Amino acid sequence: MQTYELILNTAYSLFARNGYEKTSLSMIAKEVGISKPAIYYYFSSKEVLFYALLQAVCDEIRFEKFFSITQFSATNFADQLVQCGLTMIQDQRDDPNYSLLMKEFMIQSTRDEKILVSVKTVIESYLNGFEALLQHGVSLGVLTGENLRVKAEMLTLVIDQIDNYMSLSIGFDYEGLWRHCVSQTLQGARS
Amino acid sequence: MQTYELILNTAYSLFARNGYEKTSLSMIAKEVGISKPAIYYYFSSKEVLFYALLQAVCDEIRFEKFFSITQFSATNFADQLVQCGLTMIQDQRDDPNYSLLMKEFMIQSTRDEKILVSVKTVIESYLNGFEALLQHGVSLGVLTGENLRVKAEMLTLVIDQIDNYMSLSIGFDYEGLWRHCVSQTLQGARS
DNA sequence: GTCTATACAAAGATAGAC
DNA sequence: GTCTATCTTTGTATAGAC
Repeated sequence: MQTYELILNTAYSLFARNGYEKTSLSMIAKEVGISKPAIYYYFSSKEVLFYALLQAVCDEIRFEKFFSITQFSATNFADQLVQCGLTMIQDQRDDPNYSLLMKEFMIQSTRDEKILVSVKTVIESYLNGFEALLQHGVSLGVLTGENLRVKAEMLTLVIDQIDNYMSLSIGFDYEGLWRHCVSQTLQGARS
Repeated sequence: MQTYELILNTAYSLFARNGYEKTSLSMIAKEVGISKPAIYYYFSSKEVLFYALLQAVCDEIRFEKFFSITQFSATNFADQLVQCGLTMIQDQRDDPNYSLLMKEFMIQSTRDEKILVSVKTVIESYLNGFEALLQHGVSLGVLTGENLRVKAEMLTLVIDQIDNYMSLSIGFDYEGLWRHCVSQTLQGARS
């Protein structure tokens, strides 16, 4: 593997585990097996390294990665929505660094406009994705067109928070929560 | 005001705005108007100061502070639930440092067992509080007894995440979200 | 209870050799 | 592309005077 990617991968897990501030370039350099100044050859500062990581992660978790609108039909809509969500939850469970790093981005975004923009973009991709998906559901006749925006906001908020709570090992019934949320969203449909 | 409280109050807003690591004791001392070593007279370390703050904040946001079960009757149940939630949301909007600091605790809790316990205790106070409240609602006949636990988890998760998103200025319709969430929770009740 | 002065460690970053 | 050596800053924390 190239040094560049090695640095990124190492930074990925170190930032996730220790947080941005508590991860020093020395630590990263040591784990990669190079010297500290070598990092500066690839990244002009610690901040720039962090941004690069942010972009890579945001790219990996876009809405379309988990929810593919073309797979949703009138007969499988609810199941498909549940299933895609569960896959997403499972993915995050498999790589806890994901959620930890995302949390780290969230907290840094309150102090860094550039990070905030990236985080917001991800959240909006979910909001708009869910809204489009529900709109598709309306045209399929699996739900009414009421409160679509709020419903999309709810799905976004819930799937995101499930992720957060999981990484804190809060003992909620995550699968049950998601199923419940989906069924409530689609409820009161059908004639 | 006593120096002790002055330090706590100053630390409160500085930790909230800059985060734990980026807030130095020098900054706190300067803002309070004392010297750095003076802080050590009251708090044996920066960590201890942070713990003290954590306890104070957790105490201020317990479930009972916002939701008083005795005020819920058969006729006002839904309205009351909506109203208490909105009050909570408004409270957090009035003091953004609240949410920011809570976020800070959340992130630190992934690396510090002591903090994790406090954070979990707060979340559980909401989970158990909502469950008891819904149980009360069942005996009042305003909702069925199905899925009480999941419903309580949902209310907890949603009100918490509303708070998070608000502090990031994500443009969701927070009042609408909470109303929708409450109405879905109580839906399918009544005969 | 609060100060000045200081010890000590570690961080981010740069200069310049190889 | 990677190194050694070093600069500069800042942090937490302590000793001891007042």
